[in-house]
Amino acid sequence: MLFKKLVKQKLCEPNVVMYNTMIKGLCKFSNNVTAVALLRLMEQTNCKPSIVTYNTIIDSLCKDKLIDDAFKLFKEMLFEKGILPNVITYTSLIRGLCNLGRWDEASKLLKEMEDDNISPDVQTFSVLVDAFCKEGKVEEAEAVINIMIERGKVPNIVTYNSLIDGYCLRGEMIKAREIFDSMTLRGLAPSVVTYSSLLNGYCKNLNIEKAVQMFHEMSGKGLKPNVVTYNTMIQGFFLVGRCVAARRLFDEMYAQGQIPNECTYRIVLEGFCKNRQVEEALSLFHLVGDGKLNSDIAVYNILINGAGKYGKVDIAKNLFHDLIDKGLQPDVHTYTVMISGFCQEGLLGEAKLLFLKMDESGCPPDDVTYCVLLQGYLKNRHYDDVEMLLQEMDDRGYSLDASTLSLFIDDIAAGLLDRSMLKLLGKLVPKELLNDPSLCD
DNA sequence: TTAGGGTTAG
Repeated sequence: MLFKKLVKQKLCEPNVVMYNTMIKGLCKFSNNVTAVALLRLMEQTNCKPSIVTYNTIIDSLCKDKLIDDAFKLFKEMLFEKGILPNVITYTSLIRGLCNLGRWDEASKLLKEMEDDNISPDVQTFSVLVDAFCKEGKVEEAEAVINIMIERGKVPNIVTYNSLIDGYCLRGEMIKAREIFDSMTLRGLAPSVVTYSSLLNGYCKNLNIEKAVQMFHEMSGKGLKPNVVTYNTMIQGFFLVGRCVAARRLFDEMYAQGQIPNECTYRIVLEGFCKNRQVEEALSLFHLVGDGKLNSDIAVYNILINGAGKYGKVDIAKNLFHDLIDKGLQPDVHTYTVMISGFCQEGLLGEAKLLFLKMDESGCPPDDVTYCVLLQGYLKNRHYDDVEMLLQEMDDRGYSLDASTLSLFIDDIAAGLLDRSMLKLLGKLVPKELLNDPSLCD
């Protein structure tokens, strides 16, 4: 690295800001290893890492879900270097914990920061609001907002955008719209993100007309729809089966200067597949040809799934071989959709072979893979391996999903299962399904 | 020079 060389030859004496800027650049591309290497380099010079240096790397680690590494650095900073954390350090760590669903630790850390006399600021509260909303816990999010107001902090546009998402997730669109309108009353102008969030809510709740209305309204307000807005809208059209409108918007993006990204591409391919237009998806896939977009395992997973679902298992198989020839690594989704395709066609032998290959390839089946294969066996009245699979699931600590369980219940009712199987089944029913009335009729 | 929001496979 040129930078390192210059430093060693003392041709350049970087100051803390220069180091921090370099580290920020590395972190932007998730190059945490090099960022830490640079931190170590700083330690050998007169220019010691500062709180900014640590915060930058800790935040990047948290974003990449490397929370344990983040805490290691946090402790090193505190106990070895004697640098005290500030509100930014705590906010990053709390967000990292929330993103992983580690709520107890997050709330412990929040308490710890208050004990250290560091008060949470608007951004800290917003992190909590966002975390609750992503789980649909809008009551809790509203409670956090009330606490922040009590403490004299003013919720900002980001806080409300999260709240809109929360209500959209719950399908409470009237409430979402109310929040949107209340922002204007508070003197906060909805941004492209705000519009896109509400638009996404309308799309997900199948109110495409309202979504289209928002799309036009934002342009009228001088806000330019960006790639995310287009992606959301395209997905919305596909969701209600309006493939032509979706495709038209996809073609229109370029004209508006919004270049489709890999996310757009996946949305379009999946949209066609889900609407039984696998040929359309495949023709776009072939049109795009070899390149970055088609070197994405997720793209193959979508197409294999689409082909497998609609009786084109040969195409699915070809795609599977194609991706391996390209040097791509099948992941647990790839195997699962391929197995599902085989099961769909009653090709249980091929399904089983592939299933067995997973552990060998270092990609063990997950709970979904087991459920897919079990469903294949049950639907084809092929009970030989069912008990063995159930036993393996129990060993691995997996449980059954609702749709697989209901197939089992049908077979129990028909008297097709023996006692030992029933006992095993009982162990694999997840707690949250035990009182599900839809499974008892 | 350090932290927050919207789209993304079974």
